[in-house]
Amino acid sequence: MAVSEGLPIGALAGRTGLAVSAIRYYESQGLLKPWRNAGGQRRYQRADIRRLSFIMIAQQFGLSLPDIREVLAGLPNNRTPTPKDWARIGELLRDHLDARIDTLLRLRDNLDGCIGCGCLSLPKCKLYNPDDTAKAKGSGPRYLLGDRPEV
Amino acid sequence: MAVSEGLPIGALAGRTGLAVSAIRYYESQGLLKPWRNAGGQRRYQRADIRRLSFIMIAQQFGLSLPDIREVLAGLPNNRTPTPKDWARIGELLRDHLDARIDTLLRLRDNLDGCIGCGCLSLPKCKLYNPDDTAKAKGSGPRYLLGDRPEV
DNA sequence: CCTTGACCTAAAGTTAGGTTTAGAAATTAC
DNA sequence: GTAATTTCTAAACCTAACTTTAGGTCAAGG
Repeated sequence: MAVSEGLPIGALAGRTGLAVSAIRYYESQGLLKPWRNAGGQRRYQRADIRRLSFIMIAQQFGLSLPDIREVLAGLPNNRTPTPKDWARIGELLRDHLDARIDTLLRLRDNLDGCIGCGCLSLPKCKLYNPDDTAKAKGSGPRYLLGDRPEV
Repeated sequence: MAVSEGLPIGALAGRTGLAVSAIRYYESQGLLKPWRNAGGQRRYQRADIRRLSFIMIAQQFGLSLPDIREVLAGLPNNRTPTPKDWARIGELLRDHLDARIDTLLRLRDNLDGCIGCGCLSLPKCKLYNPDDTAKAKGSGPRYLLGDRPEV
């Protein structure tokens, strides 16, 4: 009775609430690397439960799977991650989250500045170009001026 | 020279920065209702520029097209919307935004509580069940306890 | 009038993040 | 030792929000 024969995929699914298909999908995206037993079935370490949990949390924070893969790359691959390792990448997550909150707060400020006037007009309203979306590619200025209700 | 023969779709695209195909798609989703000229081509009111602008902003706030359709339903359909009309639905947008910010702030608080311990463990970590995702469907408690690094 | 560019429709393709299906092989339970 | 459960792979399917393609029509300029 080896201390760790590893967990089969269904056990991870049960522990995390994820679908088996989702866990296999994450593996296909490089987020997880189980080994195979003699019969070719996937076997996981107990630490992979935590890894999956992290993935679920990070997704709630709006990270894409490639984003998450990068963050997880910050974990050691030669040993089982310690709580300290997890705490470290938890802070990476926090940075992402802070950035998203800042963006939304700025958006809200701009919206507040606009609600009063109802303008939604291009030159005045900052909401249009939060990331300089309209690139004004040489075709001259695009105004919403003149787009006024005729009533 | 009728005061309004309406704008062709390309003019809207130019004014808003949207692709022509996107504008047609929005129509298919019920967000816009242009009329047709004699030749069967779409013609738009100038107010539709503002409508499209609103759609773009609302999308940045994370609203889905069906969400936006509902919000736009708050505009009068018998007359061109006034700035006041727009301001009113701008506030609806703000409610959505506030809710999203609150969610993220709560998430961040929970994360802060977790960073120190690096636990990410199910019974302790609130991050798991922000919406009671894990429904614990009768199959007994799912613990992450015991999922400790062995190093 | 004729050409060019803008426009039309319908259908298929795209990306992200998965789920479903089908048929076969491995594992577990009795 | 057999039956039931789990797992395997590959490929197709799903939603959202569009874009691209194909094949044709409309409109504007010279």
